[in-house]
Amino acid sequence: MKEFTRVMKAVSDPNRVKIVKMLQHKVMCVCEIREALQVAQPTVSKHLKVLEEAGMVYSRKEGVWVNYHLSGGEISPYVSSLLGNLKHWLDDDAQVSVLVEKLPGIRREDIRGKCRSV
Amino acid sequence: MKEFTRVMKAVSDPNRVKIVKMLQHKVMCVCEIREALQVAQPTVSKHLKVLEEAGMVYSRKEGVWVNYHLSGGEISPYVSSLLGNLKHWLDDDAQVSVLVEKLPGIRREDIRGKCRSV
DNA sequence: CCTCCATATTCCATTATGGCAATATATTAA
DNA sequence: TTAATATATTGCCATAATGGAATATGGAGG
Repeated sequence: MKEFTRVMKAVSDPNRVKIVKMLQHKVMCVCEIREALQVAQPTVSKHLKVLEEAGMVYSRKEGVWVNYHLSGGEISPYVSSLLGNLKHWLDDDAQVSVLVEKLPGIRREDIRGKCRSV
Repeated sequence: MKEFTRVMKAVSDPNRVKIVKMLQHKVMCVCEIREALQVAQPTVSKHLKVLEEAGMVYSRKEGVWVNYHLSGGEISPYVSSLLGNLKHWLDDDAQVSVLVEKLPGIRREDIRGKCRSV
């Protein structure tokens, strides 16, 4: 039960859903996600922690950056089903569309030194 | 987006998930749900409102009672998918099992006058 | 060593949530 | 009408969740 509600709660916040939708398009570091969502860096880190604990994303430290990847959903049927559905769900959502269109222009090389600013 | 997160939030509370699982077995009035969950009646009413606004259940006033039914999920793909999965998900959950086993013994006729007690 | 930078963690304020008691509403029965 | 009952609503409290600023951590490069 708790495992189930943890997953459901993870996707019941708009910013976290947006993170999932963005990760469908490319692996992203915290800075890039921060830049896309326009929220403070600790806020992003916290959301990522919730998603990671639910098994929806995983992280890999690579050099200075921590790259976040979409999980394959092997962890639980709840995650698997949700991520499967989210491959198409919300593609037409206004906020998601705007974000996805911004994605190509968001590159970590262009953000250097601005990670802590809002 | 909001429609999606509303549905996800609706099933991110254990008591609401339990209500859904119980309604899979029979239509229930508020009193019966209260008796099964052992919480105060207003608490049940609030949970039911959340589930109803998410489109997961619907209610029918019949005489003194308000009967709550599982939705068919026609309202949205999110509800449809979730309710479909929940037909089998959590069937082996300890808390859900206990509840479902209690169900046959919970009948509105036996609760008369005790609806407001805890 | 020190500095810079990306990220995580801590702390605090604000808001949302879940619970209950008390009350309001509505229906049925007398 | 009044009484009794089922449900909804309100008000309140405790706790959890969200967000940001400040701080800590850890790696890379001088």
